[in-house]
Amino acid sequence: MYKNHKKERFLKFATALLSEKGYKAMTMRELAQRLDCDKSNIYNYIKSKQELLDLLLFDIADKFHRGISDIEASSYTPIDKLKAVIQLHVRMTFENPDKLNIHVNEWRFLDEDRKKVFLNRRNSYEDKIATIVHDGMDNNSFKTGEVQFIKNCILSSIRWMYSWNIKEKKDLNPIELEKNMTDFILSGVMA
Amino acid sequence: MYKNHKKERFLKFATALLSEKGYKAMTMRELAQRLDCDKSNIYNYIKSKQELLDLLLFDIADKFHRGISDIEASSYTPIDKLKAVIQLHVRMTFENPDKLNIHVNEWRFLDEDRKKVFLNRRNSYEDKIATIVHDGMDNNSFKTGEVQFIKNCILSSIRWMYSWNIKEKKDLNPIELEKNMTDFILSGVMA
DNA sequence: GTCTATAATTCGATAGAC
DNA sequence: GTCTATCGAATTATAGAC
Repeated sequence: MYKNHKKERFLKFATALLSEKGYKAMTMRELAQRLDCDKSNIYNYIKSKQELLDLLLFDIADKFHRGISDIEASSYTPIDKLKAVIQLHVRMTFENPDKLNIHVNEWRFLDEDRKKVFLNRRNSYEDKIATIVHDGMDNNSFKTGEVQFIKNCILSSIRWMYSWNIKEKKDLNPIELEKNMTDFILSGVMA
Repeated sequence: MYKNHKKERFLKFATALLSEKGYKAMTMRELAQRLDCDKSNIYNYIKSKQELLDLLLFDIADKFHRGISDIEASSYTPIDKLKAVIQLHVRMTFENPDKLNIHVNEWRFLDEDRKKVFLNRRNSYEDKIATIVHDGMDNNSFKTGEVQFIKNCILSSIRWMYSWNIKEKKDLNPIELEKNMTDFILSGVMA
């Protein structure tokens, strides 16, 4: 378990640096500096910089996939399914905003083959949300409109919470954020 | 004017490539390939890669600054000011989604001094939107709530339209998009 | 696992001829 | 303005000793 502890420490620092700099600007040299070891030691934990990116990206993608699958399989109404999606994003953002930053912005640096796999999964995720929107319109709980457009509005609202510097606001707790975000998406800003 | 025509062609290709690859991954070599000239020719138009980034970023920032200043100085109600902000973003996104992608994602690669200037302007922009939200709550046209949170929700909804591949949807026109976006932000998705 | 040393590429930018 | 040629710096990754 000693090795796993070291690898977890490595992944923690790698996630933070990758989020801070972006894939291309992050260097193995700087990562080694933060780990307080030589650059060559990094290759004890990972085969290449590309493999590190791949590992982190699909780790997060898998969590989203499991989350949305559970929601899809539930007997919730469309509105409650949408609320569960919002909850999923808020909780993952609170857990680690850096991971969500990476998930949103760094996938384009994957090798061509893996990028295709990643985008297929992301499209599958978005399709499941579109289905929720569609079903909600069908049973008149959502306003009728263009499904893809509403799906994009919802995703934009929840996808970029990582950039809100949530951790710096100590008075903000995830439950309160979840409530406010749900209220915004369901009923907007107007009184 | 011949030189300006060439420089404009250069800026057009540079904007597209910078948006596609990101600052660090964009190379002067590839830009030269797309321009069908040698790498060294690029330096006829620009002093350095950093200067190119600076030029493009502050060009867009200035447009947003002028837009929000006009809205701020108007006699519109808070709701109409918010609608005008949404209109500003929709129109600029339609005009050139690549420029908005750069504006949102590439500023972190500015040199330290210029990055500070950029972030000050962006904060000033966001403060003006927060003021609109605050005034709207004051006169009971907006629901009361945490101003910064609502400001972030609004900005998330409109800031990432560049990633919706708007240009590929020929049936979508900016006026229709503006109407739908306004409806989402003002009153949400619920029936 | 840790280090030193270095190979092999790639990049931004410049010099200088035409 | 265009090109050829090239410099100097930075990068990922590996070899091999301890």
